[in-house]
Amino acid sequence: MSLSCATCPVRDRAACAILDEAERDELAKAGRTRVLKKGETLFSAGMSEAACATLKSGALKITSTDIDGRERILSLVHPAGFVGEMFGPYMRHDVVALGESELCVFSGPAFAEATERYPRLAQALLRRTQEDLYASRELLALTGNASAEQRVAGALLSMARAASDSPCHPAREFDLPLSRGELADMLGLTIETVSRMFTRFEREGAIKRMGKRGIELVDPALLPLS
Amino acid sequence: MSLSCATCPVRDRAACAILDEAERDELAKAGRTRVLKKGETLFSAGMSEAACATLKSGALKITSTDIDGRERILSLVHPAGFVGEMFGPYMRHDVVALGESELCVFSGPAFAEATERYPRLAQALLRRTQEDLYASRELLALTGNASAEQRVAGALLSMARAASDSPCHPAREFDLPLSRGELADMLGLTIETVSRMFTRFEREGAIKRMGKRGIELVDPALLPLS
DNA sequence: CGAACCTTTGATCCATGTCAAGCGTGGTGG
DNA sequence: CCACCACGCTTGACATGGATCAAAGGTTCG
Repeated sequence: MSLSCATCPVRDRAACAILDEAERDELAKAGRTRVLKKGETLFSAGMSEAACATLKSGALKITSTDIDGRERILSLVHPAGFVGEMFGPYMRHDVVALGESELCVFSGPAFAEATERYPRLAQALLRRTQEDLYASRELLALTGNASAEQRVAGALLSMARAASDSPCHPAREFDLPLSRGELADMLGLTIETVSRMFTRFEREGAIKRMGKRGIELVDPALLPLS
Repeated sequence: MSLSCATCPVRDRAACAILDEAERDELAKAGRTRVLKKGETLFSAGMSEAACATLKSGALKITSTDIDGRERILSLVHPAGFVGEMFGPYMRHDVVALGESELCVFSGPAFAEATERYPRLAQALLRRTQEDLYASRELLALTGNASAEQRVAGALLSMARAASDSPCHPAREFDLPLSRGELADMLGLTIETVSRMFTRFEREGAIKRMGKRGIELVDPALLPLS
């Protein structure tokens, strides 16, 4: 199935946005759209065929599973984000939909070829990959030394920022994209500890829980930052 | 000072290796060499001028310091590696020499311009940045759920691999590039815990300590991997 | 209405942090 | 050449934050 870039919701934010219309249509021939339901897997670690994708709507998680079967969330992917492997011979991590998601999927070699044909595309991907690298290092810093309290507080603020349209100010009310268990996997904690921190923050008046996923940031200054 | 690529020790492994001689000489005009002694700082977080560099010899650490002054090592940089910021307006992290190191330094805008002039350079950097991203995620997975024992074991093996010339097999004898304290900062542990793990591994016959930094991998199979 | 699932809360335990001493080595000055 | 000191490493004793185990709400969906 071919792609209809004209109606793409991330038409002017995704990596391919730097291409002009003709180039984009040409690239679109190499890709296909795919819709994932919550919990469905896009790529599995070890898959021997390289592939990559741009996320049009929804959200993904990139995870690895260690020997004892525990899952670790390495990164979240938001709309306009890019995931996958263009060069390597196999996929390094699992990529799973957090909610219903829509993507443009490309084979690795096809997309790698496109970066040769359209140099600006390579540069745009380079920028984006560097951003991913900084995000990964930020998570590393957060989960490195910080206490459970600081980790949960940091994650809350980071998600409030991601949920806000203005990139600087955090949203006051928003829905968590992750369950307690997923949050725990991302922060290297347990479900119980995450839950206790939510309770503590609410008791101290920093936040208010609205249903399972809803959060109202009552007083961000009360959150113990690292 | 202009660069002499002809004698560069990483001439055929660094990002600029994909350029031909004329292109490389042209790029060299925009850069300058710099030598750092152990502990000297290359970039400081917050520096408002973007800059980047290729490491010719030695080793660097990329770190961030949290509010209570504790340092966290986010990544190590080995020869032929690339560090810094090409696009962003400021440096995100500190970069410090672990030992005497030699580099080619470029201003961010100058290098960004080079990626436009030489599309293959952008692609080479993209590959390299993706590798850095995977390394960062690997560290994230290692420090996420694993026990202190598993973290130290993982770090040992990873360094044995980095010290070996053949990329697959770990070196049997090598010197740690990091002090105990730096290892602790990288793994999110304390000096004491790292030291205890070394003692434990040696008692169990997995390794042998040779001086402060030297390690002999006696029986890697005894190391408790995650 | 009931079942499955997620979340919260409580009680207990243990790995790792913290505090405090010793130890070895290398450098410096007398 | 020795005495001393500074620094990084090791080792021990103890404290504690978060994991684990267990059970009781809440919510959602058939």
